[in-house]
Amino acid sequence: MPFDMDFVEIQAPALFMGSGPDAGVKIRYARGEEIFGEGEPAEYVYRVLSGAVRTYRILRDGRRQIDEFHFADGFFGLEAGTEHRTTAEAIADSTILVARRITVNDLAAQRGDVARELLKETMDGLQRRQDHVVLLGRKSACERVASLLLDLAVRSGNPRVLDVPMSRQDMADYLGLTIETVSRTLTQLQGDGVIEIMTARRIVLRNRAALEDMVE
Amino acid sequence: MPFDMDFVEIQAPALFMGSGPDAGVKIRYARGEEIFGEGEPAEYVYRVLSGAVRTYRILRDGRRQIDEFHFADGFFGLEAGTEHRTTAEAIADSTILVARRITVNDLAAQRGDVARELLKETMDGLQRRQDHVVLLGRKSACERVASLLLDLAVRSGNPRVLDVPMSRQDMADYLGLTIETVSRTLTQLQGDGVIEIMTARRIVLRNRAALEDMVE
DNA sequence: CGTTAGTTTGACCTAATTCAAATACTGTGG
DNA sequence: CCACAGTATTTGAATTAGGTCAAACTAACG
Repeated sequence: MPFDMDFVEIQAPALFMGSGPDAGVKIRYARGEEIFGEGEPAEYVYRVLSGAVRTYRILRDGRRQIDEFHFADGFFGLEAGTEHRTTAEAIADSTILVARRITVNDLAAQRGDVARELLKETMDGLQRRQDHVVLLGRKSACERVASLLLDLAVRSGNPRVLDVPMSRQDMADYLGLTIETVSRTLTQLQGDGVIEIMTARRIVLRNRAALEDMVE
Repeated sequence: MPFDMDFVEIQAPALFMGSGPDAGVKIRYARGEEIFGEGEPAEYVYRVLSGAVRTYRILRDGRRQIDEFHFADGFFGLEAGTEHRTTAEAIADSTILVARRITVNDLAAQRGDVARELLKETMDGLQRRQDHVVLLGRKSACERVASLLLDLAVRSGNPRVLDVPMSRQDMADYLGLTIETVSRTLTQLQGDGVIEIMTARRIVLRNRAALEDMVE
């Protein structure tokens, strides 16, 4: 389905993992659209060009845990095994660079710089999961929400006015909380003058230092 | 301190990341001994030969989150940046193979198989953190404890009688729980006939199927 | 065989969840 | 441009899983 040619725009001008010869295809996904599903063969690897993506796992009874949010330049879908272990969906309309896994593998085998970039990318992902583990294992609801807000800020160039691309449910499922707790926590942070909720998807960081004091 | 020569036993006969020329030194650490600390320069990478290691982070107020337990063959201490982001301590008396990070880097640059093994190892680590994230974000205390027991079983060749190398506090700090909750949960699992606690460090898995039903 | 650290158990408490309802947004078609 | 429908978010009240504090028990080690 991702390779329905209606969606293909142009051959990517850049090497998937860096600069060099072509090695990917741009595909557009609409808000909510699935990019790959858990259990599917992991034939392709992906990089966000624009938009936002969530990768998540679902437990038998429907509990969802979002593994990661991916924004511009974010790399996802590379697996150790042959199957995807998460489902990936576009959070907003997105353009994604898609490359055959084999192509990337071959390229890495031939070129040291590609292999190194692949390792770097994977290690960065590992680090982010380590931070996520600390957040989920040992932080309070307030600390979790503050961490996410700061992370979103950092990853979008530290604007004072934050564009929140995901829903409260997405935030909750990333933070290991319920939607109600996320909402209440944001309301409370606003009450404390730390943030200002313009709309649900637009939040002003009024007191960044206070947020930073909360995250650890 | 890790390179106090009193501790050095022999030159490792095997390549750090696989088979090949020498690239490591065996070092013994006593139970509780620190291998490296958070914030220290990450000059070396490590592989468990025997024993067990915990890597963890501490928040300002002392909350501890164990990132990972490392058993025989387990690889740890490789960082994306220049500093260790966790502290590593021996859980039991352990023998650790230690190699200069630069050596491993150089080796990976020269040899595709080493680069590939390094990537594989890192991707496996990433996968384990993803599982950990799901556990911490969305599983109940009982499911968490069951998951850990099964993980320990799998990682030690699926014996029916499990040797638990870590303390209840270690379990709690890995599972995002308190020591009391871990203890109560184990007692309850025993009451349900799923496990039998011989001693705190020796647990019989009486009904593996029941445990497996709990983990997801 | 006593000391001490680690573990278990008990009673109570609280942060976060659940269930329920009100409110506010967003996009669509008239 | 406005009204409406449907969805997302916020708020409220009651509940609970897991935490906290405290004490009893157990086992490992010198």
